[in-house]
Amino acid sequence: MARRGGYAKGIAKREEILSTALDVIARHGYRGASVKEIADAVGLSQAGLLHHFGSKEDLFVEVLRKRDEHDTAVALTAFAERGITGALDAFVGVMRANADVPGLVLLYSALAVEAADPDHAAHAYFRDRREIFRAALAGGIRQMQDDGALDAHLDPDTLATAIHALADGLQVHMLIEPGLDMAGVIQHVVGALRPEPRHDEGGRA
Amino acid sequence: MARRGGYAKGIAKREEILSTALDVIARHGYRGASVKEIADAVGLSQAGLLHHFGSKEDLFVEVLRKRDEHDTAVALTAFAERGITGALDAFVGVMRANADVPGLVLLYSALAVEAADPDHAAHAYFRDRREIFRAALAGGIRQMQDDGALDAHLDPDTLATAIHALADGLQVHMLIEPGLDMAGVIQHVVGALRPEPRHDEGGRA
DNA sequence: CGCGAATACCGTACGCCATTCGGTTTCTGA
DNA sequence: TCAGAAACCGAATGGCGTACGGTATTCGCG
Repeated sequence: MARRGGYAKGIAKREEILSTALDVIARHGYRGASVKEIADAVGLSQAGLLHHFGSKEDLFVEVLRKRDEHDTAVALTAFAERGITGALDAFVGVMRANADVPGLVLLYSALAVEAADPDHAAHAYFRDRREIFRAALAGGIRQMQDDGALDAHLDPDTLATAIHALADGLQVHMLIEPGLDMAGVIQHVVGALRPEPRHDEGGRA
Repeated sequence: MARRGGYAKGIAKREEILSTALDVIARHGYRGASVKEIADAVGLSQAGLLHHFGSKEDLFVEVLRKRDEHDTAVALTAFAERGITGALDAFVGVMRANADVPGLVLLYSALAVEAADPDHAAHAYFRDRREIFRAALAGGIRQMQDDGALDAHLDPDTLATAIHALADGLQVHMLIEPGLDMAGVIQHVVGALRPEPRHDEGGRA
């Protein structure tokens, strides 16, 4: 487990480790991002690194958790300022932004799969996150249906599940086809689910 | 590389290894499916196992490749017998069937992510497969649009990309939520993309 | 200011992993 | 039937994540 409390030096080092880990993943791939490699990059021994985060898994989960905090803050602000449509735009915008952070998509996808193991540190993270995200998404869908911005025949829960899965699936595919315009694909599909007058927004693979 | 040629004994052993590997993954998880574990399960030493498949990665890719052969055969037969709608049904049916093979979804998802590394044995497999699958899917979509079974405003390539990503994303999510009805979700979404008279098929998460 | 407990960090060692190598046994078609 | 190919093994190698015991540094509190 990550050590609690912390001197100024430790807190700073922890931050440095979190961002350096992403760099190392981006440069060496997920397989090449060993504890030794990350430790070298921040100028620590392996044991020194593991002092800050109890395990490699914990470190990686922490990277995602921190990114989540930032992302949800962005989405909530957009919702407060521009309502549900703003939140949807923010969601797509966040995806677009995260896609440009090298290593992040790779880390997210890798952990999402490893988290299948109930003993994995990321298991609880993904389970909880999935539930929260889907509930929020389903709520937004319902609201858009009330506003007439989305086909009323659709089941909000099923559609929320689908959109979340679509987003995660696109990230996996992006690993093999880096040019993939994830946000564009999502916009195209969501745009197709409007009730009558189809907007026809772009987005090619 | 997998040894070529082969005596009867070797061919039989190879088949046994392929199916046993899935069992071990199902029982011990992807992490627990070490070469030693699989070798023990088939009654071989680690070196003995690696004699049949040059590496662990090669072995796993072979499992997927074999499953693909079966699946595409099913889809092609359905297409020949019942046209494009039959092929779509077959696709959903194959997903449903594979979801019931313990270990298969796990192996597929894990390799899909590992394949991000260009040096990984599965990289070429997923790259090629992705291209073939999307082209076939886009062709089917175009045909369904001509038949009036699908909204004509949709871009076939983008939609094909989306459906493929949706299918893969659902598999990842299924690892954490085993009860997830992947096929149902896909049917619901595709059903929603019909032109005018919405069918409203079920499918809850 | 200075003391001592908490924190930061390191060297070493352990067990597991995939893979390699050189060797022995078993198979089979010519 | 017999040579060469294939099947298989034991042991060794290098890399991995991590546990442990120890030392050096930090900094709130008296």
